[in-house]
Amino acid sequence: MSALRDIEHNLPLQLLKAREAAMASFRPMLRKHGLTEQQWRVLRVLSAYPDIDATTLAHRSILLAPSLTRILKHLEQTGYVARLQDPVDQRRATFSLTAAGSSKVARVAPDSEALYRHIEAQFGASNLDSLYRLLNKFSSAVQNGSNANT
Amino acid sequence: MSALRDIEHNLPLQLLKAREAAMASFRPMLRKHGLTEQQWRVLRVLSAYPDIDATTLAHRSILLAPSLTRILKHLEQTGYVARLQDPVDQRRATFSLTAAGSSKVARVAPDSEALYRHIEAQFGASNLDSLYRLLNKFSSAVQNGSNANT
DNA sequence: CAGGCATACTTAACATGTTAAATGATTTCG
DNA sequence: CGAAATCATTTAACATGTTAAGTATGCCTG
Repeated sequence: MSALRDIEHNLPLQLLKAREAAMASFRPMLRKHGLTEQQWRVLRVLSAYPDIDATTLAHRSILLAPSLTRILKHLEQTGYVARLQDPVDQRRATFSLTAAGSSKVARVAPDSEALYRHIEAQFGASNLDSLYRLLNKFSSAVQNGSNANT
Repeated sequence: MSALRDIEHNLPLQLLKAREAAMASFRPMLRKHGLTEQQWRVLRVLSAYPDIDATTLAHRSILLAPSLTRILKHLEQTGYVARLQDPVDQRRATFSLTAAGSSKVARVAPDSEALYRHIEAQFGASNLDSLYRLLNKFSSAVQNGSNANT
């Protein structure tokens, strides 16, 4: 019969729900700093991995290329990110934080860490560890077996 | 100093990554049926809970009210969902699947279940159980302590 | 019962998500 | 070498996410 499973066992929905629970506190914090969630993701990734190309950046910040194009345009205009055309491969460009971008990250970081401490206090450090581990295992396990299309 | 944590311990990002890993197979399937992820969420919730008002529907499908307004307008035009104005409270409307809507859900369900079986095979039923449990615990734990703004 | 407040959506405006197609630059190979 | 395939990024078009403000409607209290 293949009846539809209980909605409590809708995995994408439960992942989204957990994410929303976390973002409920992060979004207002970022908003005070004048950043969207995605802009912050990009700044954060560039802070960890300077001078990477757009494809790598998109992969690491879990953004699709068209979204990243728009976000980078915005961040360049704001002055937080600089674009460097690759001299060897003219198709490619690499990106990095400007001084203003680095200092922005430094200003947001303490507020971000405070929210993490809050989450750890509510959920428990050990639970959080288990969750990270399971999520990581899930992402690797499922991505490989993705040949179910046509 | 409050330095920024390792990006592997960015919880919203890891939740998003896991979700994308799952949705990578669901989205093309839904697309074949002419549905977006969110439209399917709404149909799925209405299938489980008929005749609920928009606020409850938004809560259960993890959608914001403005998004739901647009999605419902679309689903009404397509003929999958019917709106019933509440005779007592004129502000409120309740929604339910039409016959076409129910039959659409019935057609999508087997494909959805097949993908779940695939996920279980890759990730393991026991891991999946643990993940559901942790996600559920996380969502409840974090939502309560969300008084950190001003 | 009038004024004020809360409730249930809806609109508006801008940012992002998603798919397909376009544009240019590079590589591959006959 | 040169046409075809590939790659990196962008554009286009439509759907949704997000915040703020608007519109009715209902409730509540003086």
